[in-house]
Amino acid sequence: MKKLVVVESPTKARTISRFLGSGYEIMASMGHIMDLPKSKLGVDVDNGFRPQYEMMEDKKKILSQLKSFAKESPEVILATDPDREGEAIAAHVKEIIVGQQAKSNEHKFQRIVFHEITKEAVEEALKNPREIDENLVDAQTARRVLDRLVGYKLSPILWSKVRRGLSAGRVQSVALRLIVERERAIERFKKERYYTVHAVLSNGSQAEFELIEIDGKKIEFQESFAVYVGSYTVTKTSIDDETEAKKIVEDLNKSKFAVSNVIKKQAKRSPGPAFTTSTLQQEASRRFGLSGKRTMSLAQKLYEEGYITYHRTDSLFVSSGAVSSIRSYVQKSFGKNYIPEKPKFYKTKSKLAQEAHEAIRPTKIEVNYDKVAEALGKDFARIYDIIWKRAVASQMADAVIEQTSVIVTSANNKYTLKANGSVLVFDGFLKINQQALNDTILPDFKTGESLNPEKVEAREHESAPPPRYNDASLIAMLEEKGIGRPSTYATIISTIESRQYIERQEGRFFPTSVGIAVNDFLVSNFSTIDDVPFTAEMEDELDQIANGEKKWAPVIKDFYSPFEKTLEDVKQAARVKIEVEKTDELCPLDQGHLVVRIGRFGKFKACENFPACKFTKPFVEETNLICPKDGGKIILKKTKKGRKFYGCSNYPNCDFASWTKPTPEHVERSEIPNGNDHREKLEDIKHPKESASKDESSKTVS
DNA sequence: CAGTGAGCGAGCTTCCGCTTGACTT
Repeated sequence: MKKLVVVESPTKARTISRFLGSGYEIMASMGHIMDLPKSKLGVDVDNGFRPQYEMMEDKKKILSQLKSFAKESPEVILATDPDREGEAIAAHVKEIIVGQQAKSNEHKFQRIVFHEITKEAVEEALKNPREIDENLVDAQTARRVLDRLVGYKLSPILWSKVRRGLSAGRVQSVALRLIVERERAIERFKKERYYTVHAVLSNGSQAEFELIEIDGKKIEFQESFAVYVGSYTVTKTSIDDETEAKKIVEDLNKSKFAVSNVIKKQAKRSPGPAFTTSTLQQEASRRFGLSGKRTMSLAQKLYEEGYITYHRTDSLFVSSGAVSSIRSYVQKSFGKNYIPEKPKFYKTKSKLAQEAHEAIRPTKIEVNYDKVAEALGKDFARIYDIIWKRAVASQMADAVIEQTSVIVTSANNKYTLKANGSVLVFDGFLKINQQALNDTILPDFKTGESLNPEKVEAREHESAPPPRYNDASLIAMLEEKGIGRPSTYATIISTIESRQYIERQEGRFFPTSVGIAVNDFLVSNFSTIDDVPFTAEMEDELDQIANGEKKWAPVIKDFYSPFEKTLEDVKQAARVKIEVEKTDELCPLDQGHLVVRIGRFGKFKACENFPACKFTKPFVEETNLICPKDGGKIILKKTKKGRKFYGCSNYPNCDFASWTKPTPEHVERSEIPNGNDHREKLEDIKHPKESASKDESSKTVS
């Protein structure tokens, strides 16, 4: 007669069973168990939006096991995650079990919640059971119904106005909009040329200085302009003319200089918190070029094998037990100086975070890269390694940097130049980051000392447009704006990719002609839904439902009435045209030009005279690589399941195939630099406040 | 390994969020 405990994940079930002993049977629901029907709306719009929940097909087996066990159990303890979705799962589990039993049995249900999976936390939770929070369940119902209404009402309009099989939704359509709007911002952007001036000055010892002021006026300035979400800042200098730049170089070459000021100050650098799903995906994308999907599947395995805590989380919290084991590890390995006096606590900025789990951290701090590499291989080990380093660093001391600025002025007082140096005084958390900061050491210049020019040059730059999104920056933006959840970031991108709305090139997202057509249609007709603030407003209302301040059905009604009206109006609208790209190739049947169209299976070439001429041929994506086996051309191909791989154009005569891009030795032309420089950079996850500084590629004007 | 687009109008596509499997040229 064991008590039944229901959790969501089987790994959690296994862990908890170790804590609770033989009086309990722990079972996993494997996530949601009830949902709206797939093949119809499933919401009774005319009767208070009653949802028609049914058991999920793939959960029936689990549910029958749950039911039969519950029948024998004296008590059912609902220990699903402590958030909106978890509360709904608990309610659904109860509903299904009660369904077959006498109502008098209701009293045997208890709801417990815990925020960390430790023996103490679970035991404490068991001492404080409560009832199911119906308001919280209602908030989940509202969320589910709203998403269903938006998705299942908008998508069919796209089928009739654009093409079959397309989709729209509260989350995916905003993600698409971000990408399309970014492309438009890039199109609008006017590149501007500007110059910086650099001088190597010397009095025996030398350093490179940069011109910062002319006649007491700063030459560097910033220009901001609004983009779809937030603003974009470009840093330029006031020197925008080559003749002017040359004149300055000439002046400086002839001038003498004196040190007018030496400024020293100490700066601290603090570690970032342990990873959340979002920051892990961002870092893996930046460092290794991995997609969110790939990162999550590697993390899933690490989690199942017990190496890391749960990987779908928005929490920065680390259990006190883990904090103290990190601290003693740091003390043992690096010494007392490397642990801060008090443990560091990190708070989530976003109000939208639901904090049902811990941050992502290693479960055993002694387990290192090598151990994981040995057990699971290098792909897993490098993900584990960044998780380990972030978690350990998060509890280490700040780094201390001494920064030195030397200011010099030309003899005629017209020009002011500056050199910056920095020396790492104490490495702190940077100790475990192998890409530590490089010291820039300046000679010991003294105020009043005079210096002579050795080499003066102007460097030409071009202001850079905002970058296209990649996995990292899109996920960062979605998370910041509360669009989507940790369990869905990777699938959001997969969805808009598989609908052919966007295309990946060198890891960056480009909207396709279909994506642009769908986006513009949605924006012009449903801009209130298809916009970033919609989700934030929805979350506010869901909070009010959860607090009991509002009832869920009227909230949905307030949204649905105007939405329904718009839907009716839009049905009158004309079909949407998709732009086609004309090629130079001619149709073998009627000599018409071939155009590139996007169909359900991606791009294909078709005669421009369709429907009169029905000629089509596949679109082959070529690369500039050559096959290492037989020297043929490498082309991008797709598997049955749609996954891309690199293959030889001489297939089947040559069987070369690779999931990853063949190595640079086989590259015919040199690689496009764009988009690769972000990968191996050190440093912490930044928020998506875009800012472009001077272009890194620069050439010299003498 | 075919097939994709338009309309014809059979029957079908589609959402978000929670969780793991099964499977790969």
